Amino acid sequence: MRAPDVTSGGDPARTLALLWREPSTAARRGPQRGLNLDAVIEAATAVTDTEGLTGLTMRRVAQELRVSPMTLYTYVPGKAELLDVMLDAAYARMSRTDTTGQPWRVRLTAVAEENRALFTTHPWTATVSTLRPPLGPGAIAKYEHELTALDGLGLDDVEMDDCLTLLLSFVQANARVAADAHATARLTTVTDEQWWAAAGPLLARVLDPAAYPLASRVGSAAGAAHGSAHDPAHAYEFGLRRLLDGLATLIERATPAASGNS
Amino acid sequence: MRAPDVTSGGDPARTLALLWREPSTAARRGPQRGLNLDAVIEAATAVTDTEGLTGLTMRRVAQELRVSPMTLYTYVPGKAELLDVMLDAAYARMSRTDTTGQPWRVRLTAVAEENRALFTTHPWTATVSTLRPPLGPGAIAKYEHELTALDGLGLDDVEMDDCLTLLLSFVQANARVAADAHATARLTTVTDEQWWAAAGPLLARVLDPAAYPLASRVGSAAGAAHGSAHDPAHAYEFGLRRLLDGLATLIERATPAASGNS
DNA sequence: TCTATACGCTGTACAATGTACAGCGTACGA
DNA sequence: TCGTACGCTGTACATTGTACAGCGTATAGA
Repeated sequence: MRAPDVTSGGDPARTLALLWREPSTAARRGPQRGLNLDAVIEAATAVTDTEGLTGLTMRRVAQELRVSPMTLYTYVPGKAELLDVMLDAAYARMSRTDTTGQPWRVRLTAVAEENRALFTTHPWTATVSTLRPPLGPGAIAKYEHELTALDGLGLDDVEMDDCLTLLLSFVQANARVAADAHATARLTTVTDEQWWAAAGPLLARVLDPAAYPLASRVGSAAGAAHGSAHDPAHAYEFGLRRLLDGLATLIERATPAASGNS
Repeated sequence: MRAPDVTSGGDPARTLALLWREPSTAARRGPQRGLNLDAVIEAATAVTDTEGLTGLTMRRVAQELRVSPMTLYTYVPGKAELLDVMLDAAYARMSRTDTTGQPWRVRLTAVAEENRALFTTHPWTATVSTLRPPLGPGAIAKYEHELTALDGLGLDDVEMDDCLTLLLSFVQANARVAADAHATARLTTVTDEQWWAAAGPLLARVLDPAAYPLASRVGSAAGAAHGSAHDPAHAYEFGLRRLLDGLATLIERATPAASGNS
């Protein structure tokens, strides 16, 4: 199969059974199982945390569990489904701050921070597609928790989903850049700073500042402000502030009373 | 090399020479070249447009050009560099609307639309990392053009870059979802609607609405509103409006006079 | 004009990946 | 007690990027 960075092209029923740990119907015959799904998830997650998504191979996980590669297929239908359950497990383990009664900005900031923490702990979660999210207990609990931060603000159901989608999409896009930086550094041994340090002078030789005045001025100003050309931490602070300002006009129209609404 | 979806781990000098079409220094000896870089770029882009990033293989491009796979390496150092020049060429071909004198919201909306058009024409451009952008003529011209939309609004250089980064990051994140949907459909033959149609009832069986009241209510409301669980077009409209609202508080603080500043 | 050399192009080869398949042995239901 | 379902494994294959060496060509220098 190609490009299994996305939920199974396989049977949704099989995947859901896996996610919700539905016990197999028939009585077990044959040898005892030497492992269980959670052990596989744990090993795979450990590998991917330290070696990145490209380091996640069936052979590598099997080696970690001191088992032959094909053994994994008794616990999981394939690599795509393994990623599904890994992701749901990561969601399940996220910390969920209770911000009831606090102003909505505080509540949404907490949601953003919780996801940011996820992407920091497990950088690979930022780079997998969430087009077809793993519909397991972890993802559902996460969704429920995050929706409560948007509850009681006078938004209708669709708007609640819209706001949450926008917020999470921002945090993920931001984290993806950081994750890419990590992955690239691991694969090429040339760090981002080194790359820009090498490319900068070369670019200056071919780039005519008269032809591209704004690009050269703003580009070098931005490059000087943060160390590199892109500073994810700065972009996060800036973006989150703008985004909350943007949501404010929607939320405070829905609840004219309060910028400090609970 | 693994994961070459990102700019060359190779020599930045070589890549820049390629991007700016620097002529080789020495006099050419030996047979005439049967192709040129632009022909390779064109063929590779055509393949990737129709078959996705996973369809972009050196063998496939070579076949398109009626040439043996290894021949490509006379025109390009490797696949990563090929992607670089493909991306820069796509940037170079983007349409750039002149919106001088128009209100800033119109100008920024035009920038967003131009990028959206790029991601529609070449979906793969939405899924490659822009951590280390191809520093070629296309990318520079694009950057210069987009900065002019933010010029004269009273923002300092770093703020201009911040705003542009945020806007482009939003449009790309949105397009990436659509691109993923396309790619997934091509690889699995089960469309998004079919997948949700299969997963929905199965999920209803394991999901307790009492335990997750908001998730089930809002989830089904959102699912009903758009056809699927995620509607990129709707998310784009919603997100862009919020984002511009968010930038407004920054821009109109910088230029207190005008919400219709030129 | 002759010739050596740089260069375009190609076939072969290798390592890495996911996983299909068949065989071997085990422990439980009958 | 015995047959069978199932856990586990080794082998094998298709697909990828690309290193390497060989072959032939057209030009620079004689």
